[in-house]
Amino acid sequence: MARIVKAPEERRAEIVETAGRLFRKHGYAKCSVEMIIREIGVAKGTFYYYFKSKPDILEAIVDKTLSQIVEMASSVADDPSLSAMQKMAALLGNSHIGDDDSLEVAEMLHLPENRELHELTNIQTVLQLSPILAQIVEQGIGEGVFEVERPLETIQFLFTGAQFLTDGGMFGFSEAELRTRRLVMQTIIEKALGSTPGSFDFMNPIRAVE
Amino acid sequence: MARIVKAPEERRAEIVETAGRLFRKHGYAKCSVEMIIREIGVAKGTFYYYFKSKPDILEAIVDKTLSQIVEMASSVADDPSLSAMQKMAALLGNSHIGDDDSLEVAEMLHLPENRELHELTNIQTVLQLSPILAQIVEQGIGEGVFEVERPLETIQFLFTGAQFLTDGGMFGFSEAELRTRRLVMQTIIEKALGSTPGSFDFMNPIRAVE
Amino acid sequence: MARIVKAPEERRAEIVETAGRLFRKHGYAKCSVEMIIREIGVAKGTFYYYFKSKPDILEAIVDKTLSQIVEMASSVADDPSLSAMQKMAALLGNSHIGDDDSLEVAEMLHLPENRELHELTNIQTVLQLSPILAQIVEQGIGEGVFEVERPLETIQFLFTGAQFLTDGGMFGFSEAELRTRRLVMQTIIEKALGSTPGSFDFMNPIRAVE
Amino acid sequence: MARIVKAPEERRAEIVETAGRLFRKHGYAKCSVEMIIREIGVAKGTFYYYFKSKPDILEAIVDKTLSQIVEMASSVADDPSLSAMQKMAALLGNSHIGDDDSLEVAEMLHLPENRELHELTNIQTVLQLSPILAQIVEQGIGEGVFEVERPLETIQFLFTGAQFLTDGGMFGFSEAELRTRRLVMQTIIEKALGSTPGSFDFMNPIRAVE
DNA sequence: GATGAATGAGAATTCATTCAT
DNA sequence: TATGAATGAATTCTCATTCAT
Repeated sequence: MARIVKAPEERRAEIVETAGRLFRKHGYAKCSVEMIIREIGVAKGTFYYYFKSKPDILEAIVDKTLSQIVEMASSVADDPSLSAMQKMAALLGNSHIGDDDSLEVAEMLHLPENRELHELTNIQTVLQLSPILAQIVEQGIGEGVFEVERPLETIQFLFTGAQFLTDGGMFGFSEAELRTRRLVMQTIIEKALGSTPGSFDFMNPIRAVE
Repeated sequence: MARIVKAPEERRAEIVETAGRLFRKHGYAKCSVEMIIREIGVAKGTFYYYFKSKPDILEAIVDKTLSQIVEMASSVADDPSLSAMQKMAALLGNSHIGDDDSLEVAEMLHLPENRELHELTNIQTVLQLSPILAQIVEQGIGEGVFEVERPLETIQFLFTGAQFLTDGGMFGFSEAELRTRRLVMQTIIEKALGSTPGSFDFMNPIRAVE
Repeated sequence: MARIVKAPEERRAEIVETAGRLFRKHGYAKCSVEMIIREIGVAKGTFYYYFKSKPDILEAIVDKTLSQIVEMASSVADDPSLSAMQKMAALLGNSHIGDDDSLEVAEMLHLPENRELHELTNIQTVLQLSPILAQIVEQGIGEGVFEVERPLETIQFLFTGAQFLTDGGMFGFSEAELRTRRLVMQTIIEKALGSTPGSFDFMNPIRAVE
Repeated sequence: MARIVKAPEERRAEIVETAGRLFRKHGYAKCSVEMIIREIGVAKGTFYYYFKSKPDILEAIVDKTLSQIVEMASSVADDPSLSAMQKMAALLGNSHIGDDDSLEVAEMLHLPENRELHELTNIQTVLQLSPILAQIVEQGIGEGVFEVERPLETIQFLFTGAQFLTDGGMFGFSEAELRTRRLVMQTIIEKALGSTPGSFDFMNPIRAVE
């Protein structure tokens, strides 16, 4: 095959992107290095030039995904013009607000990922996003819309439940079942954060429309 | 190797038990059939005499674990002499009440299991235990100690959060961190179920002592 | 399972019969001893009580099949009331003459058998049946209907061609192709044995009807 | 083991050649991949780098053998300077005419091959060589040396008989028995093709000498 | 930087056969 | 005679990783 030289950064990014896509589609364990390099059209050696092992690239993918999520969340959390409630809506809502080519946080979190990737990213997402959300909760307490003692741990618990329960098909729920669960989730979140019933309606847009 | 004949059920149970232990210790994928049979001291053929494939025994293990959990929970839930709150305490509390040789539900749920086993049992546990707990909540509503609209879905959400967040090391929390999380969980549960603050103190016995 | 005691002869015959049927259906190599004993409903040990190995029973099956074929052919060949041509028709024709429950020679020879069984029985059939057919040819020479120098070898060659070419699907011929081949076979046989054209019409009954 | 890199075609050919030799010697089923790679001195992975399964290489061997046979036969059949009878002699005769390093067709056909390889190549040989021989027969009809109605089917039948009957030891004939059979085959072929007795004497060179 | 042939340690699974009961 | 649990060598195939070019 023709040897195609690329800038190292570009080649590395290409491999991460492709591997990530394939891992999400077929699962980490079922994805051989062979599959990845065939998809890209490079040689085996090239893969091992950039990554010293297969677990190595898994880490790179999780890191990349998370930094994207965190960056987006941070930019919202740090926006001084938004109220706590608006920030919550922006981060947890289901409607597109801005750009088209970038996924929204809520969407990113629900990609039909697989086990290994899933668990790793789910956990890291909870751990890294919780402080950001907790900070918003603190802001909300100041604004008088939330009342809760331990924002970080509370957010962590709620986030974990939400993430794992309604996440990419782990539980095998139907669409209707998922809707009910999201409604209940909203109620629990409102109670746990001590906010007005209905204040998290943005989580269930259809019901809000009804 | 010497041929040691055993009663089929005994041999089968022996294999399930050993495989379960090794899966929990090293993970399903990293545990070869070779490891299992070497541990027991039987031939490979013996393994395949009882289980037709490796996934097959994984299923057997999950089934066994779950039926134990469900059986125990049911016996508590069906006891007419106990109040809803007593049942909750019995199922979610951390103190041993009865027999010594059998694990309590709460303990079973927190075994340091691995991915495959983990996810499978976690999910099934939530799905199968939720109705039983929901039924107790209904009883509690009748007794005036709970107030909640959708017991099943509420329980499912709370259970999922609890299960995944404080479960065998997935999140890598320290003991202190786990304690804080359990405290918060208690508060959220009390709020979500509409019960008196402090009524779920049994979840955090040490704090109760303090 | 209940232990069912049978007369040794009966049990042995039962195993041979069942194994033969399965070998013909799935092939010798693909048929495990397990399959055979499960089909009969006896234990592994029982199989090995009657046959010391798997190849052993293959031989028993071939022997049995062949002795049936040879016996039937002999009874025809030895019938003093039939002419050579009548005997040929009886042995190679495609129409049923007598009993219903026993297969005719021609039919037996074309069972859709598998490789191992196939080759073994084909070869043995050719070797054991050839002398009998050769003897009929000798009779025919005496009766003035055949003219050929070396009946045995001639028969052997013709038989081999017929057996392997039109046999159970080895060549993958369609029904139409098989018909054409049978027509040509008839011509060659007539020429090789020096008999009148059309004298072997019984081999192609449909054409005879046309 | 030392890593010896070779040109892919060379390595592939080496594996096909070695596997072919071993299959012919011990039989396809009794030849493990292990045996093959040990004989060549490469790693297991190397085998599976070139062939995706064991049946895969069987096919490669049969293909290679057949294309050699067909190529040789075609070059003879297409030679405009030869008469039909000369072509027959060239293809079916037992004496070497030309090159030394390549096996003659007749020899190739009689290699002591095993079941699977045997049956597959025998059948394919008959199917692929028949049209070429039939074409020669047509030429012979034009030249007035043959007289036969259905050349293709006739050739197929004769070829099948010859191939299987005198082929590498299937029937276990002695040299003397084989000689007699070849003599008879000659007669039958002459009769079936309607050619002059003795015109196929090249098939039995020793007798011709006698 | 890039290639791709080569490696080889294992993995799961099969199955004819044995033998204690 | 009969049972069926137990054996274990053998087999095919996978795949992360290495390394000569």
